[in-house]
Amino acid sequence: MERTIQEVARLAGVTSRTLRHYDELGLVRPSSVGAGGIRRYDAEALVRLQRVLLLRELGLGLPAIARVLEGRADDAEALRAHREWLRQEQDRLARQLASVEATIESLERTEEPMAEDMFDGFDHTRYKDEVEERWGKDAYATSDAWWRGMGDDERRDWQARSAQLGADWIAAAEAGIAPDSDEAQELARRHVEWLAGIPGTPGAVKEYVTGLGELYVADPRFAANYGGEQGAAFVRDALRVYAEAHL
Amino acid sequence: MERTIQEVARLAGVTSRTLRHYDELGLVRPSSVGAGGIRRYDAEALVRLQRVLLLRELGLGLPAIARVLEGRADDAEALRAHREWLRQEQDRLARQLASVEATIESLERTEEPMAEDMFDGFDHTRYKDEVEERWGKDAYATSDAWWRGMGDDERRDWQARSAQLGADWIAAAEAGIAPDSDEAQELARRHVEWLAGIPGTPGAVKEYVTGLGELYVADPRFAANYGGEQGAAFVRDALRVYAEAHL
DNA sequence: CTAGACGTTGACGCAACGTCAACCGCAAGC
DNA sequence: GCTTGCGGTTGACGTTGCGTCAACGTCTAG
Repeated sequence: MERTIQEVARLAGVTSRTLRHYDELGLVRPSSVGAGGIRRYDAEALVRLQRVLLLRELGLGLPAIARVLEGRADDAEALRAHREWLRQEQDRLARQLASVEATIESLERTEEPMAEDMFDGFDHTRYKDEVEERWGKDAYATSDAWWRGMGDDERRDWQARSAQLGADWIAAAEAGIAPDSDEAQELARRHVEWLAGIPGTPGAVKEYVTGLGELYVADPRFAANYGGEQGAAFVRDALRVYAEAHL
Repeated sequence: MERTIQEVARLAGVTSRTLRHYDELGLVRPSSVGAGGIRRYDAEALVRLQRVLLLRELGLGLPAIARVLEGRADDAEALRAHREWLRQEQDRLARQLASVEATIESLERTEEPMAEDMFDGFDHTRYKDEVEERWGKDAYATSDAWWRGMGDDERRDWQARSAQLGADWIAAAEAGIAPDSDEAQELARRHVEWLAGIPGTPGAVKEYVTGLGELYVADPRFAANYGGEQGAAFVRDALRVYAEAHL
């Protein structure tokens, strides 16, 4: 009562290629092999295949399945571990989806008031006078030229990225995490990276970064970008820790 | 004002390997290349890198990012498509998680009453007399020996799979889908596969499968397994359609 | 005897890099 | 002048689970 590889494939709803793959991995071996290497499967092999497919449908990896089949792992245990996996993946996806939606909205929102809000989210280029006073006329001119040289898409992406950075800062501040926590420091790193992408800025220079942090707190126009004075203070603290450690 | 590959990597929070990879793909090329192929990146390249990282954080694939950067695709459009992706993935994960949890519960529940419920979910081997009468003494003996020859783990997996098949049938019947729909036919395929894994059964034989369907409806003991008479009727209809088409 | 259906064993491809391996260039210390 | 060490380079393989050729054997029906 043995079946050919095609019969088994049809029954199990997989391709013969998959069965050969499982044979190769030792997951499901044919009960016997005939002339020319022809594989034949009996009912026992089918049951083994069903165990594999059950676990595979649940999302377990083939190595994990192999461990269960070899008796080197408990199936309930493997599934509990896998459940954790799934939950974390679910969280990750939820966060990513929220980010994507925020970004789409941000992209669509900034389409119209392009002229007015051109410098929105720019920090130091947003206010020409302040910039010139603090970093020199040259810096402002460089940044401005760079900005004007951008295409529309680039500009929109840049704004989306800036908006997202601000949103992430606010979220982190509201979550009540510490400015020296890994999460906040990762945000600081992104902030510095973001600054470094603006020509005319000193970039990743310790004094510039820490000074900017103070500016955020002192000036409500900047602070608004980072969730008010509270949020701006959080940004300042995180940036200071980061600058001390890495710049 | 150009930076080395390591500086850029540190600023952007990626490895230099990633930057070389992006160069190779044409995603982010260095602004200039010095002696010995040394890559140097200017602010413009950094901005381009930031666009890539923004989209990558949102989960877009590198080819999709490339299309956006080349202006061959709209970024908002790409993100909307990606949002659909994410939603479907979320659904898939939710379903898988529910399945895993049901299976874990099933595995844990059947641990104790192993002796009594040994034949639970077995359909035709559950009731010795009926089986012998319908399919002959030989069939019962074969199935019984096969079952007794199983290890505990295999038995539990088998039961979990059986229970899940029943649960999926009930869910499908309650969802109100048609017996000849793709979804129901896939269940029928699984059912036949499941039957084929039991030695002593005729297996994937048209008359056996359709006859079994009638039995499910006629006998409340079986019907209970498939959500009562209503559910059993659904199973019967789906099995009949499948048998006609494929057996 | 041959065509055709089905079987076999490699081997490449995919996504996004991580991780060697083997080599080169440059600066500092002996 | 030579070694050591850091940082740069270009391949090339490994990862997950098969899909998809390619090239070739085997079995059966006409």
